[in-house]
Amino acid sequence: MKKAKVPSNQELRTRKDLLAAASRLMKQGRVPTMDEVAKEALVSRPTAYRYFHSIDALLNEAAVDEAVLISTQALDANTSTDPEERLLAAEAAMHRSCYENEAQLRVMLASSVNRDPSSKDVPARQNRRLPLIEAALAPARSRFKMADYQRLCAALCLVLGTESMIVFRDVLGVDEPTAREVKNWTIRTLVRGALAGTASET
Amino acid sequence: MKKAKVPSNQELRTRKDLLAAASRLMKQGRVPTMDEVAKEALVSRPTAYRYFHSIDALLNEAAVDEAVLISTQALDANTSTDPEERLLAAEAAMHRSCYENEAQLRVMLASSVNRDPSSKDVPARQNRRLPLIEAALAPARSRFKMADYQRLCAALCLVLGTESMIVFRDVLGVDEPTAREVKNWTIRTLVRGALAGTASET
DNA sequence: AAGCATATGAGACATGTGTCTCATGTCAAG
DNA sequence: CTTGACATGAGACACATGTCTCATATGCTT
Repeated sequence: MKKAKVPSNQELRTRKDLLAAASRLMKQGRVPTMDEVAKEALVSRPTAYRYFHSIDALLNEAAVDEAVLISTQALDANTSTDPEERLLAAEAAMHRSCYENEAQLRVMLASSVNRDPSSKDVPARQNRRLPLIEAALAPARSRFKMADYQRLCAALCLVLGTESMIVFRDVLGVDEPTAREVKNWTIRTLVRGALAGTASET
Repeated sequence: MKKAKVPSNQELRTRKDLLAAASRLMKQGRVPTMDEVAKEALVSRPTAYRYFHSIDALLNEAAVDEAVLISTQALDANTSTDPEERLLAAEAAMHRSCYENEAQLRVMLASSVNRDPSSKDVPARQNRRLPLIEAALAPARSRFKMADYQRLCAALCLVLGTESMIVFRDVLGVDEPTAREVKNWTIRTLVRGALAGTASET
């Protein structure tokens, strides 16, 4: 049993201030110091560390905090039931969000990637894309066989997130429109393949 | 014109010793300090910094140094001309290489991801996968239309490298066999889609 | 209003990074 | 053998991270 320790209003405010300060500083493109964030939040450095065990944890959470919203909004507005169309809408939203917050997402990715297996505070990697994908696929859910559906979701996760941006930029060095075009083609091809359900034989 | 500064034998030896020391320490799973690497290489810390502008640059290069080889070997041994079969062989080699050197590759990815746009030393991200993919596709090259071929190559780059491992592990939390299965399905589906060449219309 | 729990600040500490200076060593050519 | 170029080592520096201790101040309860 864990002691349920309810955070006081003051604590919530301080936490929020730190995240806001970090976001504000990250928007300037740089990667702020814990000192800088604390100062920006009108808080002392030890206090900042009381709320976030590491600068990475703070920046990580701030980045996520920034880039949340989007997502399912794009789907709520979309009344189609065609999985391709809905996925492309989701991809468009995700794509925008990724490229607009590239600096923050890079920080987050870097800090989550090199964690020791003996990690602790950083709250694991959270997953915005799978719910998004599932929401996009929901109206057509019954058209897929179970195994095909799960494979498709996993495969789409390779295409939809921050990592694909990294590959396009750092590995392939291609520009944004090209990246979008490749992602769209990939999404369409995978959906059609999963609907056909024929590619699972060796 | 750059002054061509030929490195002396001594310099080459020192550089090699540093990389070897870094590899040795990284093999123990931890992420070594510049001090540790220097000590392991029987060299002073300032000297280590004379060869690598940052600890990341050193670890990065050491990791790459480690995980090279593989690749096209897997294809040389494969006499098939079927693009699917050849790609699956390439994927198998790449997959093994990635998961065996996971710790080093994570370090490399982290250091290459959070570089400032104003970066310098880290020699950009090098690309092992595209040549591999092109080698796998070579015998069937003429069966693809140009645009389809390029899209396919880019899409496969999303599936084949370190980043997919990160997604499978950190985002989806799936085990290695599942990851392989998803990747194989994805590869097959994309190749068939590219051969059919029908998915590019909206 | 008084009192107590606790969130905070001030400041020091240990460690790692990256840079600098200056002295010493080593190697090769004269 | 001697000289000079150059790779190296010793040590200090400025700065960032993350953790302490201890004193203060804030906020909530009686």
